[in-house]
Amino acid sequence: MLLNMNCTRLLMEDLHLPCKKQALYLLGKVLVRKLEDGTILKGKIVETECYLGGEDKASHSFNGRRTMANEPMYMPAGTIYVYMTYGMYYCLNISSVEPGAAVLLRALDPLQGEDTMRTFRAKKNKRGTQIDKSSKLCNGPSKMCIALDITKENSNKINLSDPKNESIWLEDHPDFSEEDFKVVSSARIGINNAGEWTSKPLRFYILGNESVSKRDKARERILLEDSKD
DNA sequence: GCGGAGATGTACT
DNA sequence: GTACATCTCCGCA
Repeated sequence: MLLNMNCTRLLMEDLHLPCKKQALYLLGKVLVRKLEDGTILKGKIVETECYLGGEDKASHSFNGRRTMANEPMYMPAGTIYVYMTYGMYYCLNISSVEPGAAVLLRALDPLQGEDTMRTFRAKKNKRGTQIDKSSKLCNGPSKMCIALDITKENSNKINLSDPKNESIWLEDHPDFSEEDFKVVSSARIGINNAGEWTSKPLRFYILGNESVSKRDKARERILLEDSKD
């Protein structure tokens, strides 16, 4: 069971990291969402992706592109960048120290408020289908946003470490330390025409966690063989 | 469990 | 007009 007193809110200096380091640092941390009615939703971050900007063709800020829409990628580390994709879904990113770089949160392992997450997910379904398994509530970037009611309107440009913001933040948890899990790195999901950047290992996930959206079994095998000795 | 089709809005060519 | 950092549904195994 998760006890509040064991959790500490992450501060600006905790998130003041370059993109790849931040993506790894965020694994095992807890994303907390407080709704208007006071309901608390929590989930452990189990999957992240880097979007580096500059050279990275898959990034919204490729080649220094800077628009109204991707402005949060250029804001101080820890700023939330929410954008809409496929006309229907939101994805949540967290900016890192380099201007134009951000980490996409791809999946959470639910820790608190599962029933509320189920309600949000069912509401979004055409037929109101209920999701039974908790590992299927947030196993994808847009599923995560639906389950936690994260939208561009309520979360874009908010800094996670800003103490004035009471709706969304990050926490550390002593039970989930980096030594307790192995991290698999693999190619990013849904990237197709980004040249060499299509296959770069810029996605990271916790080995063996059920809420990971897509496993890379070949990479897992290599990791396990390497760590034998 | 897996693969393909379709839904659908926005930003930028 | 086009290209999406996706998800659900449905058919088939």
